[in-house]
Amino acid sequence: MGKEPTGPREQRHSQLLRGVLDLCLLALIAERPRFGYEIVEALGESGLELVSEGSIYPLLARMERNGLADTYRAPSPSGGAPRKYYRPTEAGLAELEAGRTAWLVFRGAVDQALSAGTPKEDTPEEGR
Amino acid sequence: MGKEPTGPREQRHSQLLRGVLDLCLLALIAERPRFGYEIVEALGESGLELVSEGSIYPLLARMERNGLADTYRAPSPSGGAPRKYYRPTEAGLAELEAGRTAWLVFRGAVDQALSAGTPKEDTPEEGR
DNA sequence: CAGGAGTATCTTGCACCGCAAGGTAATGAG
DNA sequence: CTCATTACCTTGCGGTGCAAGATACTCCTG
Repeated sequence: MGKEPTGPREQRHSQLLRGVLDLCLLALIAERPRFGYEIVEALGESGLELVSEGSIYPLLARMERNGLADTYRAPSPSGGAPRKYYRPTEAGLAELEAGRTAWLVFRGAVDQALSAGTPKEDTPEEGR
Repeated sequence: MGKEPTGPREQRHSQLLRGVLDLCLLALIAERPRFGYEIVEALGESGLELVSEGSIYPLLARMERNGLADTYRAPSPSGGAPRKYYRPTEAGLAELEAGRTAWLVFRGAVDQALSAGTPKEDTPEEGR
């Protein structure tokens, strides 16, 4: 077994996350205040299982530094280090809204680009 | 004249393209052989207008180096430098297929993650 | 008390890649 | 020749996901 430091498959996943991971975090903490450890699990349930702590803690810190989120501490009820809960600021909510729109536009563009060169396709109307 | 080198809005776009741009190129050259200059325009028609030559020429070269695409030269019929046409190899087609699947999975995961914390939404189903 | 396990946060350094900016080359018109 | 157009290529910067490792708090066991 060659020791492959991040194979080519999961590498694509890392690249795909760029530009969207911060929005996912904002959406999650907009639903309700959450702490880092919890967010990793929540992302896993959405299908983003490969996201690890090394990614989100720096990202959360950056969002706080940029005024997109603020935090408060609370003791852990399950025993352990105190939790640091994040919740979006007004600027964070605005960024989330803008980001959602950007994502929808981008998603449509990629879908269309990837539909080029498909072996069997009906190429439906586009004039509507 | 505020010289703003890439504002925050188009910056997100750049990050979003990562992990997907190569697939878009593969899809375009899988449809038919194309040359770089043409690809920029084709991407623009898909809604990815911000993709510039500085992005795709290095990317095309990388794909050729990695055995995902091969090339041939042909003179330009409209007067100008000779064109370099790209077309996918077998490995490139396989990569494209794998990438399309990865994109669909990722797209669904992000959609689900972003649907968290939406202000007003019906949340159609979701297990009762 | 000491030690270990589980929970949770934070930091460092690397590697990847899109892109602005600038350069090269070929062709045809004036 | 010079200019315009078409087309390709290269350099350097900058943002960011992530593996790996360090830190800290709490509870349990002996």
